[in-house]
Amino acid sequence: MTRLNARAKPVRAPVQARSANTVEAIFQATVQVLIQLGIKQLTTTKVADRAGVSVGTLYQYFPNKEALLCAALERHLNAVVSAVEAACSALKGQSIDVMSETLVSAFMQAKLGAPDASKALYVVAQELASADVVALMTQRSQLALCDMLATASDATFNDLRVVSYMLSTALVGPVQGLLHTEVPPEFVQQVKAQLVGMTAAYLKQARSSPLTAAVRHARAEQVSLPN
Amino acid sequence: MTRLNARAKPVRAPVQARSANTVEAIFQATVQVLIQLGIKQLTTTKVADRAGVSVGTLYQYFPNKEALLCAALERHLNAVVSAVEAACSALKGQSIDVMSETLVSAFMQAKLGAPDASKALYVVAQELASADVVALMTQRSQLALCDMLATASDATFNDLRVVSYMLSTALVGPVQGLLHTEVPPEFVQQVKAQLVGMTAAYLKQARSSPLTAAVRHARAEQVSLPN
Amino acid sequence: MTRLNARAKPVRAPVQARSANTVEAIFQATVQVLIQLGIKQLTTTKVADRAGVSVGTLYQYFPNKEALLCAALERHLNAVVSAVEAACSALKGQSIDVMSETLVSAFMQAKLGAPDASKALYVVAQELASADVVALMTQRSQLALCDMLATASDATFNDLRVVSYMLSTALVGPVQGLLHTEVPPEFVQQVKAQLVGMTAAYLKQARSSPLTAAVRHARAEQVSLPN
Amino acid sequence: MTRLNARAKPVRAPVQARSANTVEAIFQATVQVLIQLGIKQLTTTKVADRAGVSVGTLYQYFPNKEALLCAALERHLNAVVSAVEAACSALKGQSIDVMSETLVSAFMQAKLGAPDASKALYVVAQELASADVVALMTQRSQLALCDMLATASDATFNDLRVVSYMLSTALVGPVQGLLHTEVPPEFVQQVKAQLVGMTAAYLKQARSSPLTAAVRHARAEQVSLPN
DNA sequence: CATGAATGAGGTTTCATTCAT
DNA sequence: TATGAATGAAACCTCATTCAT
Repeated sequence: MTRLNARAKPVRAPVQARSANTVEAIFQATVQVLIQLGIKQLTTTKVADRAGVSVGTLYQYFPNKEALLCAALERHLNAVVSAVEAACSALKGQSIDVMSETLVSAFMQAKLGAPDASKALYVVAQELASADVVALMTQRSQLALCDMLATASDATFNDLRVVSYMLSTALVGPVQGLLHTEVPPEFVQQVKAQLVGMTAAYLKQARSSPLTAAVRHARAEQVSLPN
Repeated sequence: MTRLNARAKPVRAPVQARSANTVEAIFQATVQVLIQLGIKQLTTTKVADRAGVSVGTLYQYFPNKEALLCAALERHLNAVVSAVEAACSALKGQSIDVMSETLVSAFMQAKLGAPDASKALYVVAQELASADVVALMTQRSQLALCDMLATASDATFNDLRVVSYMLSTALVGPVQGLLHTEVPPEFVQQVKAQLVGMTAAYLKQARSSPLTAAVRHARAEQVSLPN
Repeated sequence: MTRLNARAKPVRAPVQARSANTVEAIFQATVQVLIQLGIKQLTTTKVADRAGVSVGTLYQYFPNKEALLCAALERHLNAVVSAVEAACSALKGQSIDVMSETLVSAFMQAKLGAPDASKALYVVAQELASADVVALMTQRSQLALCDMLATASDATFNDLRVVSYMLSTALVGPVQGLLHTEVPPEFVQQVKAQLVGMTAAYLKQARSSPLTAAVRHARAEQVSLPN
Repeated sequence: MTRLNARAKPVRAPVQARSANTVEAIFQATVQVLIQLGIKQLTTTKVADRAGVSVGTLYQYFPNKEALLCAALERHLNAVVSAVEAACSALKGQSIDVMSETLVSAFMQAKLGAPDASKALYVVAQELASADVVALMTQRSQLALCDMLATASDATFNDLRVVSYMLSTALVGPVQGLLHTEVPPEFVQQVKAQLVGMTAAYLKQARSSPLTAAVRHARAEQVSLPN
């Protein structure tokens, strides 16, 4: 919610070798503190301590707390988005069903691979919602989805923008929801199956030329709508 | 992210009429400050000022800042959830298509009716994610969905819990996404249509006795897949 | 040297009675700390401590350190400038000699009355040189001098602006110099005498038509000096 | 205002040619940073950056920040004082009028030649007021003035110390004042003329035996004033 | 009940200085 | 000698909360 978009990646370029280590340690410490204490109790001092460096060092690489969080978020989002991009790229030319299955798998694996981090950084994403990072990542995801969907072997879409928007936003909720309460593993599997089903079902009904399908559907409507 | 769940509704019961006004003013002020400044810059003093009362007065109705935010969030969520509950209640016995259409309508109207408040309070919800309020509201929504889906005229579901979980979580993302960037009204309409379609498509493929449906579906697949 | 001109008098208006006391205490503490430790070692905490209040209280009346110093400086300068204004006002219609004598007296008394404060705040004035306070005070002094000089009984001046500029700036150095090194009282008296002499001599040679004026002056001297 | 007088010239003697360049670069960088950012924002790192060296190098030539500023100030003051000394030396045996004219010229030229530096370093001088540098420079100026005044062709002075003190302190204000506000060139010329006039007038009235001298002078005035 | 002045712990950030490379 | 990463004390400032009026 911060108004001024954090000047994104102000990570002072590490000239010497040890710098890289330091930056890496700070990143990990940030996520750890975020997980253990939450964003409200995260302080730059705590992060520095956890990273085994002094506050001063932290500030040599990140101009301020917001930039630190922004960079940490970016790193995390980048991992998730990259996974999505990779999946999309590999899925070109496949059918809707294959796409749905693989995409959901990749997405869930990426998010649930480090569930604590995902959970903790989601809050950061909300606070930095107006920041460029989030917008950019969202764009990248939707672009990848567009590119993939355009090549679907069994469908063409009128407005890819809307469809990719739907997909990228609708998948988040169900997966994110799994992070907030202790759920049994089988519930996770059920959700995954439902997500694949939902994705496939949505994409099929969103195809542009649902020719015969549309006709049958229309008839079905006439029958079912007597109210 | 704060660990200690704010003892939920510590709002001293407004015994007098004047008190009711004061509390109301404080609630509105909270949302306004949240919208204008964001959660990071929201202070109890600013809220009190905006509400036209002194900090002391604010603390007479809310034991601490977290309780204030919690109550404000609860109020907002309650409106949305109530709209969903009402819709669900009215939709009992209807078909999947009607349910989808009306449910999405009700949900979007509730969320987009006060977009700024929705956006601002969403961040609060994240920060208080572990708090009871959010969990309770989620439960209420899913319960209402369960009750409604159980009466669908054209479907029965094996695991209503999973389906209602899917619905309640999947709808949020696409609608929330509309709040973060300036989007043209027609995009909102497109998203709504897609959301209706997605909901209906999902529910249809999720019904337990895909008897006739499954058959028709299978045929459709055979026809549509060769391309 | 600070670029952004301190938003001068942001002293939150004291609504209650005790506020006035608090502000007064803070002002005095500021000067005391300034005298004892100098500007480099002056911290808001030290000032608050010395004033017997908490830092928070200090910041309720002054938005930041610069504003505090600015206000303290203004207060001091105002005393000096007011003394000059009063003297100028009382001296209207007098001769150059009388003006010189009285003006220098008033100025020195004002500055040397609280020598430590004068010395300490002079440094502040330098650091805030670009701020409005200093400029305004300078203007007030020169304006008062202009008004006075315009009424001199034994002189008229072509460019009052330049003359008043000269006077107001030239007097400062010799008096300020007395503050920096331990000087014997008789040296102070000598400087005062010299300053009176210099002022009178300067004004006489600066008058526009020293011809007839000089004659009248000479006569006037003979008459007025017997005392 | 710092109590501990910076151990004056701790500038490691630049034994090699390279060193001399480095020190020179650091000096210039100091003044530049001072001009652009002011003393409050001057940091050793910024100075080093500007000088094109590392902080470590800076600290090899100056034991600490104060010594750096002290040395920079000394350098600047030395230029001004040297100009005054040279002028005084060359003016021996001259008349008051010639002395006034030339002295003021030399002083103004020295100060206004690099107005930004003069302005910026003046603040430094204030902060280091108690340091030896400033005192020494002041002494040198006054000594030079004493030596010169003692040889005036048309005057003798009772207390040269007081007179030279007056001159050296009174000239600063009017010239310094020109640095703080944007003034038109003609105002500078006016001030210069007034300063010459003031100096001459002061010195004349400060002569010990103004008896015969005054008479001669009066005559000269009558002759020279017809314009 | 309302007020708002006071509190002070604690968070963010800076920067002079050091020292291993 | 030069470098620049690292240090950490200390400064500035905020704000949730209390309590005398």
